[in-house]
Amino acid sequence: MNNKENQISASNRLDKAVGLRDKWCGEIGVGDIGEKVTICGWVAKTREHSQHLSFVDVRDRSGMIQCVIDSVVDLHSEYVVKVSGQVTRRPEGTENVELETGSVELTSCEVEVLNSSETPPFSLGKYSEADESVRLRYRYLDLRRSKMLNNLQLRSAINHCARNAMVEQGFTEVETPLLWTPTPEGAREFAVPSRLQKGSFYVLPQSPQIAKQLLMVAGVDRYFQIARCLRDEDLRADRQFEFTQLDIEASFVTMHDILEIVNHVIRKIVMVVRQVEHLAIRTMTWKDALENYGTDKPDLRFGMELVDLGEVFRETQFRAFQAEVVKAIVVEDGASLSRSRLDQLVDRAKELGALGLVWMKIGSVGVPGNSSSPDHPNSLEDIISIESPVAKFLQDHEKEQLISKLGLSGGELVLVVAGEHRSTCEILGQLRLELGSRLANEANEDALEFVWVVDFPMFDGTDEAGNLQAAHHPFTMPHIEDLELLEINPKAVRSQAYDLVLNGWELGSGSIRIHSNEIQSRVFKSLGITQDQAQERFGFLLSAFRYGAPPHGGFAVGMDRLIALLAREDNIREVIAFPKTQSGLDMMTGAPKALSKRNLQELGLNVGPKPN
RNA sequence: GGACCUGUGGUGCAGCCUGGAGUGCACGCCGGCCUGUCAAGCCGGAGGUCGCGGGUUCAAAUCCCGUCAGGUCCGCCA
Repeated sequence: MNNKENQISASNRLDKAVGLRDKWCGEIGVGDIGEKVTICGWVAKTREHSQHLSFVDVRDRSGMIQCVIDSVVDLHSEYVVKVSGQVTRRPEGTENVELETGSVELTSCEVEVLNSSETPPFSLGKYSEADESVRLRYRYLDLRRSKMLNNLQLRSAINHCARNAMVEQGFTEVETPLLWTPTPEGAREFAVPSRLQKGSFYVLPQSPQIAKQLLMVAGVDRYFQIARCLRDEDLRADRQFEFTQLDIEASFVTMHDILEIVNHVIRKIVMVVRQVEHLAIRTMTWKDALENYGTDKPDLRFGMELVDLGEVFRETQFRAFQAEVVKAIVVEDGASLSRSRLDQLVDRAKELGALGLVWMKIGSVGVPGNSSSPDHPNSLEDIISIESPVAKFLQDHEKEQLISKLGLSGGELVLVVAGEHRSTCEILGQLRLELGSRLANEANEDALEFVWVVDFPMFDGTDEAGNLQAAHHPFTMPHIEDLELLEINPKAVRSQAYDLVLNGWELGSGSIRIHSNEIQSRVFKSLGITQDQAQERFGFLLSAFRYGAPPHGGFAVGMDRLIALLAREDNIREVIAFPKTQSGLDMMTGAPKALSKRNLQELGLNVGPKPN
């Protein structure tokens, strides 16, 4: 992983006085030649040549410097040392271009061992990769690796940048409670037993959503917070129990304003960590995203868009294509895929819920009237050759239209799925990702394709009781022009909700909120929430809204994901100091753990036997 | 709740399909040699409950069942 550009320089700070030392290891260069300097750090590597010559690499968070020792040394990996020595240009031919400080070294060294170290359980060098569970058990050592320290420094720089960008835009940072009240919608919450009110619980907030809306009622007008959010849901590569959001809410704004506010922050961050001057941030509707990419979080680093073949097969005799929609993706040069790979793709499509997957290998595509064989002028086989299990069911004109609609020139693989609209798009979208991820990485590993997805549907699916569910959350404002559909055709109502997507990762979401009690009641009604239920669940919010709630809306940026992508990591654990495993365990501390009887008693808890 | 992959000296792996002595590689560690290395080199050495439990078998790292742990994904994440 190339972290060079992400490395936040340790210089440019006010703290030139750095305690026991007067230089950072990684910042010693030719400009210091002749100086006598003192550094502190860990022994990264010793190379003992003889009793008269040893090389000791000393590392701190800024980098590494080679120290030349011309006597016997008793230094081992990860010993903590203070070294005073003369910065010297390395002898001709011994420079190390791999090392930032590779043209100099410290000579005439005086070494003080500040602390010894046991042999670490795994090597902290850049060429070794320990299993993640071992790394997590010894996280304090794992974090000592330069890649991880760089990630932490990158994270700090991004947070700093985000804070500045928000303050610049007139936002006030407000902290909100971690001990909050249950809000029965949404993610599963972590409960915290109350000692003073035995039998009652606080919950940890899944986000500061309601608190920030109350701040708008209060007149804060522009709020932000780098907030910890907690959700007791299953973990993933891009999901931890606790994660960090740049949480934003503003009053008297439109969706457009919110997008611009967030764009400003994103552009600042990308400018600082990637030196990108004019970052393009696109916008597309949810409908277009689904239609063309089969997902609400499109990865725009590569094409391979979904193509509608409805017109081509409008009157087809082929049963499987007599469906609500017929869509396809084209895999360039995919005609060379093996039969077993194609079978895998078919299986994968079925796994994703498709009735089937039709593949077509496109052979030659000639030009009509250009036949080289005068005996068989322009027979279709001369012009187009399609190898497919279903080729015999397709009419000639269907094949011709297919070729022109998809712009085929030969050598491609076409994958066709037919069925119900939404699922067909999503299945092809998934196949597109799986077949295209290689393209995405090859294209440009530094690519940052930000896109706003807007005009989400207001409702999405139903709960067990058959009630509609809010796609975003129940305080999301419907599109004004769709308001009248709320009672007639709720599924067609678009909301003023929007997601920010980066390279196919959902970076966050937001919406304009409902500030009118009248509209809120109608939305609750659509969701099957009665007045009484609403009062019970969100009573304090509804009360607040009776005292002059301003129009408002907001957004939250998932910082872990943003930082991971900017650090070129495909896992957010790599940018979190102390993450948990997929089963929610902390390998280092052993948490979660049983509490003592006394603790439990104090909390008024009665824990039954461990379930099997 | 479900699917798949993984678990072998301190670390990373091979061995497993097709059962036959803990058999191998690399790194690290310990000792020795070595005056310009930098993932140093050379020589020697130590280090193992093959995750755990059960089963099949004359015999299990290897086959079967269960279980624990790690990972990826589906469900879940308003």
